[in-house]
Amino acid sequence: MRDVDIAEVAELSGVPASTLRFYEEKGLIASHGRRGLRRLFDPGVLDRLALIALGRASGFSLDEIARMFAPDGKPRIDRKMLSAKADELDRTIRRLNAMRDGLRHAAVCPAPSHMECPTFRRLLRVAAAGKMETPKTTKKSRRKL
Amino acid sequence: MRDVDIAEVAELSGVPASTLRFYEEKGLIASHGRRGLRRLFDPGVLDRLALIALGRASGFSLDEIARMFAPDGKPRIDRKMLSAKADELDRTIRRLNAMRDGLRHAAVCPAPSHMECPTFRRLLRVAAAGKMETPKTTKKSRRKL
DNA sequence: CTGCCAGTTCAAGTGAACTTGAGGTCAAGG
DNA sequence: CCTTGACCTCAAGTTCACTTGAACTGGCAG
Repeated sequence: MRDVDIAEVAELSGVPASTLRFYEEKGLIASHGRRGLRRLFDPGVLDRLALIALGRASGFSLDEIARMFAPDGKPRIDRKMLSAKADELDRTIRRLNAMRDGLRHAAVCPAPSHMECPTFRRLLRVAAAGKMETPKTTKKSRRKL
Repeated sequence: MRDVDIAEVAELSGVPASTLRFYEEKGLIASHGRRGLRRLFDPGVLDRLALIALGRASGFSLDEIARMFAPDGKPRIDRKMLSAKADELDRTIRRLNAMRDGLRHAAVCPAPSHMECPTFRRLLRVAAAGKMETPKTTKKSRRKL
């Protein structure tokens, strides 16, 4: 199997064809030729897409990810950048942990109103004070909208 | 101090006036009257904003947060919803942990290319397979754009 | 009294990451 | 040969959470 067409890539990767075209336009992936109108990709595009998924999942923007590939196409990942992102992720995780604990508590808190629960109000202060990463919605959940 | 005007609320909460107007339009907060054109808020709006910040930080959308307030204005928070969100947060945290570990490893991995590192490739599979929450950018970092 | 400045409205713009729609093309199957 | 259906392009639309701009208003310092 030398070349895969866009439908196969979509099938194998789970990434919609429209997204693949979009990624190509953005320079994140490259098609290798055409069969008729149909784009043909090198099977390596699947690794590339995995790399992109990893980047997105780690909080990199598509532009940042694009910069992680050398002009020759091979991944040229800046290790310092990875460290920095790991640290950032760490901070996010810590805050989300606090949030989760707070939510968990609020869910079982016996106080008649959440505003009367000291734990809840402490959580509120944390949320209001510390500027936090907003986790935002999932790809999946956004699709539902 | 019975009423606070929008500038004071902005000052005290750190939320820009434009956002306060936007929140009012969305029904997330309510102004109590006017002095001239100027909105006057009840000081309780600060608690409300803290609540909104908490919701956002926990991954709720503004619409979801709006639904957490009864028509009478008092927070009417569904404990089951909180639990569910806490669980969701938990799953997100687990995935982010895996991502962070992977990034951390990739940052120090001695393999000449990341693609040759088994750990990195395992990470890639995780990222490609499990559909993950995308942490996205911070409010702060978005402001910079 | 008057001009300033911080507020006001409403519409439109932003940015990320895609998706959708209209209209077109082409390789292949009947 | 001709239809069909999956792909193509390009532009525009979508969502979320705001921000920005233009045009306007009005309380208050001088």
